[in-house]
Amino acid sequence: MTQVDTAPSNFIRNIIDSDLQSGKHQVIHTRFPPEPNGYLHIGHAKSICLNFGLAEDYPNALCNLRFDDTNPVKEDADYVAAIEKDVRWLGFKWAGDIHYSSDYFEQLYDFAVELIKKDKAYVCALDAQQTREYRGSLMTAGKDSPFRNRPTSESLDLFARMRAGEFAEGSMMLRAKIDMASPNMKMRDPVLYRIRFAHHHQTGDKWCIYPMYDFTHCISDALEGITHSLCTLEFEDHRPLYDWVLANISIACKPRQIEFSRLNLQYTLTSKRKLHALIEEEIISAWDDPRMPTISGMRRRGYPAAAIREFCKRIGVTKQENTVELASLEACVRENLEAHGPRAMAVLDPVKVIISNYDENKTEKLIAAVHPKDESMGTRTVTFSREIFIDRADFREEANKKYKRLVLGKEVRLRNAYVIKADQVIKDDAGEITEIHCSYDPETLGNNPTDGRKVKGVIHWVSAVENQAAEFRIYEPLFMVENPAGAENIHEVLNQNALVVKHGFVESGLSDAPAEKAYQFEREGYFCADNKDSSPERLVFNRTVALRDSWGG
RNA sequence: UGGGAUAUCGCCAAGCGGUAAGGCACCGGGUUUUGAUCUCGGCAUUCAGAGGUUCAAAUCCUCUUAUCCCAGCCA
Repeated sequence: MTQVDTAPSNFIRNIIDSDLQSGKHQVIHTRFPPEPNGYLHIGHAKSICLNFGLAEDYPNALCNLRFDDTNPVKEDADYVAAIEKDVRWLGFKWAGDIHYSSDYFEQLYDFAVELIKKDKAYVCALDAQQTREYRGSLMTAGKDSPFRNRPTSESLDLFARMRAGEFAEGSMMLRAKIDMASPNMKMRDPVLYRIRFAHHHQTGDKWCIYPMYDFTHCISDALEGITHSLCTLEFEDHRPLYDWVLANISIACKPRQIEFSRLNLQYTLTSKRKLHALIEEEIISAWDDPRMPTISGMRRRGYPAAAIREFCKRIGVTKQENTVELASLEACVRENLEAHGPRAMAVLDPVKVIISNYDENKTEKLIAAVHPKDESMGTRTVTFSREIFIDRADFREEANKKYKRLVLGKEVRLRNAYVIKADQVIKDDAGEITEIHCSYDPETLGNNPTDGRKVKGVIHWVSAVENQAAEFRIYEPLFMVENPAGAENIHEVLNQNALVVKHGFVESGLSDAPAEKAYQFEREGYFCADNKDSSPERLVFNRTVALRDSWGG
C-alpha cells in the first residue's frame, strides 16, 4: 500500500507533541514573519514550509503571515507584494488577514509606557558611539548609562516628546533596564525604540519613533496568540530578552521561542543583504533572475513549488549547522519534472542533416508520446522532412564504440522516427561541418530493422522546414566555490558561465508554450518558457535543470 | 579568555539505555527508440575524543577537542 507521506518528525514537532499531550496547548499557532526588505529565498522556503507545514498537519492549527515591518528605512511595499505572491505560489494559506507588526504600534507604545512606569525602561541620550562604549565587550561588563536612573516621570515625559517629534534622530532612545553586566550582550539594556523621521509603507508619517525587533517581535507573537515562535539559531541569545519583555508587561500569552538552524546551500548565497548587493552591482538582472536562489528566481527558472516543498521536507529541521548539496535540491526538481513534464524535442546547437533518399517535397506527421510512461498525457505530432537539424554534439566523423550517436558510415535512431545512416559530410572553408548527408531506412518507423541490425544510439532532431526558432538560456551556479559567503571578494568567485545563451529550434508545437510550464526536451533537460522575455514571436526557454548524465561525454 | 549553541556515512538526517532508519551522492547488474526514467544490489562492528556507570551506552555521568552565534539606535 502507498504510505501517506507524513512530514518526518523533528525536534520541534516533538516539543509540540508533548505540549499537546500535556495539555499546555489545545491547538498550536505559528507564524511566518518576514521583513519586507527584499525577496524571499530558498532559506525562507525552509521556514515557510516549517511554519505553514505545522499548521497543516496539526488539528485546527493556524499559521499567520506577518510582516515584521519596524524599520521603514529598509522596507518597501513592493517587497510586501512580492513576498505575499511567493508564499501563495509555494502553496500555503495564511490564517485570516495578513498581519503587520506596524498594526501594533499603538499597543507597543502603551507597553513601552508600562515598562517605563515600572522602572523597567528609561530614555537614554547617549549617542551611538557612547552606547557602544558603555555596552562593554564580550569579555568585560558594560557600564550603566548616566541616564539609567533618571526618574520614571522624566522618562515618561521624554518618551512622549520623542513620539511627538521633539528630538532629532539619534539623540534619544528608549532602553530596557536589565543588566549592563550580563554575560549575554543582548541583555545589556537593549534599545527598545529609536527615532526615525521616515515614511513607513504602512503607517505613513504617523510615527517618528519605531520599536526595535526584540521589543516588537515577542509582543506581536503574544498579541496574535502564537504558541510556538520559530526562528533561526542566531536568535538564541535573544530568547532571554523575548521572555523578559513578555514577563514584564501585562500580557497573558507567552509564546515559546524555538530556534532551528538556517539552511545553507552549496554554491549559493542565502543572505538578503548579499543578494541585494548582486542586484545593485548589476551582477544579475533582478530579484527574479533565474540564477537567483529566490523563490521568484526559481519559479522563473522552472522549479516547481512542489519540488521546493519536497526539498524542505527532505533536509529536515535541526539545530545543526548544515550545508546542503545542490544535488539534493536538483534531485527534487528532476523527480517532479520527470513525472510531470511533457516531452518535446529541441536542438540547441543545430547542424543540418539532409536525408538524400527521402522525397524532397514530402513531409510526414509522426505520432509521438507526450510522456513515455504516462499514456494519459496523450500524443503529439512531429513533422518529419528531408532536411532536419540535429545537435552538433550528436555527430562525429569517427568515434569509439562508447559513442552511441551518429558516426560517419554508421547508423543511429532518430527519436520517434527512422533509423538513418551518415553517408557524407560537407564542410565550409573553415572546416566547420555545414551539412551531413544521410540515408534513411523506411522500414524502421516504429520498429527495429528486420534484418537484425542493431542500432544502439538514439538522437533527437527537429524538422528544418517546420519548426520554431528559439533562444535557450543555460544556467549554472552563480559561484564557482561551494561557499561563496566565505569568499573575501565575491567578484573573484563569480561563475562567468552562469548564463550561456544558445540559439536553435524546437518542435512547432511549442510555439504557444506557456511561461513557467515545464517541458522535458529529450536528452537535453527540463526547460520552461521565460516569464518575462518569451513570446510566440520570440521564444525564450530557460533550462531548469539538465538531465542526469551518467556518461559525462 | 564571558555567554549561548552544535558534534551519528561524502552531504542532509532518524535514533531518546536493548545492540546504527531513510534520502541525496557514489559504485556495480538488468530493462529502455531519452547515455533519462525504472529496477536489482553494494555503501557506518560504529556514533568528535578519552575515561566512567550498566548485564547492556550513539543514547546516562565526567573531562577534553572542534565548529558556529553574540559587542546595529538591522531583523
